[in-house]
Amino acid sequence: MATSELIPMADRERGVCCAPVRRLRESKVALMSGVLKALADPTRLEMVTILKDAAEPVCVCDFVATFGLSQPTVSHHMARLREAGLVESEKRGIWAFYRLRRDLPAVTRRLIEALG
Amino acid sequence: MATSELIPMADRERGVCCAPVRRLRESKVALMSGVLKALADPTRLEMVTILKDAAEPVCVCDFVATFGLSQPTVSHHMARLREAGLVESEKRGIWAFYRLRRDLPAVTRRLIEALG
DNA sequence: GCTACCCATCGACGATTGTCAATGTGTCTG
DNA sequence: CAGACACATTGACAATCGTCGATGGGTAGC
Repeated sequence: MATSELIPMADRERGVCCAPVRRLRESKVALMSGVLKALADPTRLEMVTILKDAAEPVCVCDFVATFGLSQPTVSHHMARLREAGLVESEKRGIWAFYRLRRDLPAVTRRLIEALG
Repeated sequence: MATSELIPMADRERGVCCAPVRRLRESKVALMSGVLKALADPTRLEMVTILKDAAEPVCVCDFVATFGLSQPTVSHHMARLREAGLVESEKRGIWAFYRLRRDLPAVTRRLIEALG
């Protein structure tokens, strides 16, 4: 349903613009673009889909082996996912395991589900 | 369903990593991260949600009025959305109208629907 | 203790991004 | 024709990003 009150195109006059209504709260836009930014990198996108389908938390060392990236780079990506509120980490002995957060906001969960 | 064959965490040995299976085709990752990059900017995200709900194509001049950005900046954003395959433009006289493409891939459409 | 391993952080680098002013192209009106 | 308007493109700028090497802090095994 269109809430923007658009002037029919034929009636337009020069110099007269009709601004569409912005329906999203600013806070929601900020949240979603943060999540989208986190998912926009190909490596992180694939990391998230792996975490989404994983039965168990995934070790950082496994991501390093999978993507052929340096360990600091993988660590950096995980930090960005954590800052975006997408993942949480758990430390077991030497290793750090990551999983998707289980208290994801509904919008975020829908987005991740839509990834495939 | 987990396709990554994870060694149970207790059985891990030092220096032995087990790479999770990458299930996404490279081409699909590229497509999706392209779309996500286009949606990751707050302004473009709001533009897309406006277009999603609009009954009629939206004029560039209206976006300029709505967001308070310079006209070149809005034009730049529309170009990025077009390059990502999200929108198509139609020129009527002086004005340029944009709408969501109607032949969006299923994944892309799901993503946009998930935005809210 | 010492060594090996895993991970996070820091510093640096080139690449990309979002924004604007200036300019160019095209369209309408007078 | 000349002028005004809408839009795209270009060039420039600071800011952010993805990546790596180097470093430091933990943890396990010898």
